[in-house]
Amino acid sequence: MPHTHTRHGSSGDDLCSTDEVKIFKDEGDREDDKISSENLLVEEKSSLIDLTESEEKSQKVARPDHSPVFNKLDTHTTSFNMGYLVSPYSYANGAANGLPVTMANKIGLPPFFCHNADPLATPPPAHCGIPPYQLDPKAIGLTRPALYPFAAGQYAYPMLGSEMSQVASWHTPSVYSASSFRTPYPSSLPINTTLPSDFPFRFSPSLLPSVHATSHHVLNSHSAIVASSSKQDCGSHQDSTTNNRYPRNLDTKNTSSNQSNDSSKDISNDKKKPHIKKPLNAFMLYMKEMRAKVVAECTLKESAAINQILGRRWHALGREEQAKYYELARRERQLHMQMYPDWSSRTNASRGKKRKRKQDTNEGGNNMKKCRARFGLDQQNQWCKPCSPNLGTISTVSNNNNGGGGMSITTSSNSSPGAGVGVGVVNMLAPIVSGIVGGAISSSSSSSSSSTSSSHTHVQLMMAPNGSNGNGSINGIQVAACSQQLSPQQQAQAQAPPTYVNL
DNA sequence: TGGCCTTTGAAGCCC
DNA sequence: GGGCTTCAAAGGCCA
Repeated sequence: MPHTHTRHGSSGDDLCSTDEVKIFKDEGDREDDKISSENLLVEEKSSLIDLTESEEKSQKVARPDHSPVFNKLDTHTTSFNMGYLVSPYSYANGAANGLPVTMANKIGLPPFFCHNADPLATPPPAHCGIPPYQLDPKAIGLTRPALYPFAAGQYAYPMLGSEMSQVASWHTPSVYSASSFRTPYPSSLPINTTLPSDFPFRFSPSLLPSVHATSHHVLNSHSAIVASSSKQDCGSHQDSTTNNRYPRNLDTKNTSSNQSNDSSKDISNDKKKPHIKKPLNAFMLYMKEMRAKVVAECTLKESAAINQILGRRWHALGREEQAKYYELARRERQLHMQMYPDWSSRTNASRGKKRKRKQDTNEGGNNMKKCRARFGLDQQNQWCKPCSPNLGTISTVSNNNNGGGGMSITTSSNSSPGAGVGVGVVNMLAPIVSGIVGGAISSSSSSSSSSTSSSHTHVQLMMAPNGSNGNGSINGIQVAACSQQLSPQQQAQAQAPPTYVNL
């Protein structure tokens, strides 16, 4: 049994380890009150995991018989050390009780969660449709690394605040409110860390491995198994639409035994040997559940961008909500372990064909992290250190009532010469603001431009308390920007100067 | 066609 | 034990 790792911050990238949000006073104490994962200390996150893991261990101690899965699943509850009493789970598949999403997929339940019967009635957050996700980097001159222009550690949602929500509702036909999106589950409901009483029946005996019954069906249906062909990813794609993450007619145990009988078949069988996927971790479960929402709300399809959003939403999740996913993940691991006791992640790690990870750190990797390192961004507030003083202000972002229905942005800058909020910056901001308030940008800006060669632009929007004046304009969106002249050394390092838009 | 991108977490390996 | 690496999902993008 693999031991439990309680390490956090997998990347080990110190540059992003301090995922701090620049909280502006204007946003008030709401941020202080909000319990988000950003506020979770490493120890707290560890406790979330450790709690579930410790319970897992305690359950195993209490259960000497580990044979069939459905016999291992307690039908009585044991209290979770977080004070929860009953299962809070409404799973993505709509199931009422604790069936991990990927496990649910295998029994044909809908893959995604709806808060209620009418998905359209489910209010997404006010930031839904914020155009950073819609920015066309080609159109606005962003380099590809800036396609998803979030500086790590900058989470759009806390910064937007209720005022932005008001702005969004003011200008968009959305009937959504910001409150319920991030609460797919009633956060006040307690968590039952034990598998719910009906859980074994979701994995009916015919679906579960047993010493008495063949595991064929189980293995066939378990989401962790995919054909080991090179198109395993395609299998995943198929699974996404067919809930068929677990291919049929695959039985690892049978395959293994057959292989042991005939070495000549080993090679061919190895090729056919099903690939048992890793159990999904908490964040993966969260992504699987929330992806469709983000796609629907932001009209995004590119997973890289969606994952950035989801990553920030994950950080914005409350401790309790995250705990649910940690618990789900723990169940996934537990079930996975029970179904494939001999499986090790090392097996998958040695698949060979996988991507050649960029060992030389000059290529690939987290571009934003690299860029932040490259330009020495301030770790605490995410500003380029030389840029922090360059704070300009969008004085007005207003609707054009000239029939075009567009908007205009007027900026001012109190920054040093050459470091103002340039036209390019405003052009870049325009669709962002447009997305915040809805509508289209028809014109923009008045402020001075600055050279973009050998420079980078670092922009951050801040929402003032009174974001909308009710007349279709927004005042007080502050913009900090600069066009920093790079040193020769920086120029050498930065072939494609990045652009950041922090929302 | 297959790897990359992008996120977080889990787990294995190496020193 | 710390650091590093890979893999989970996902779909557009690109060489």
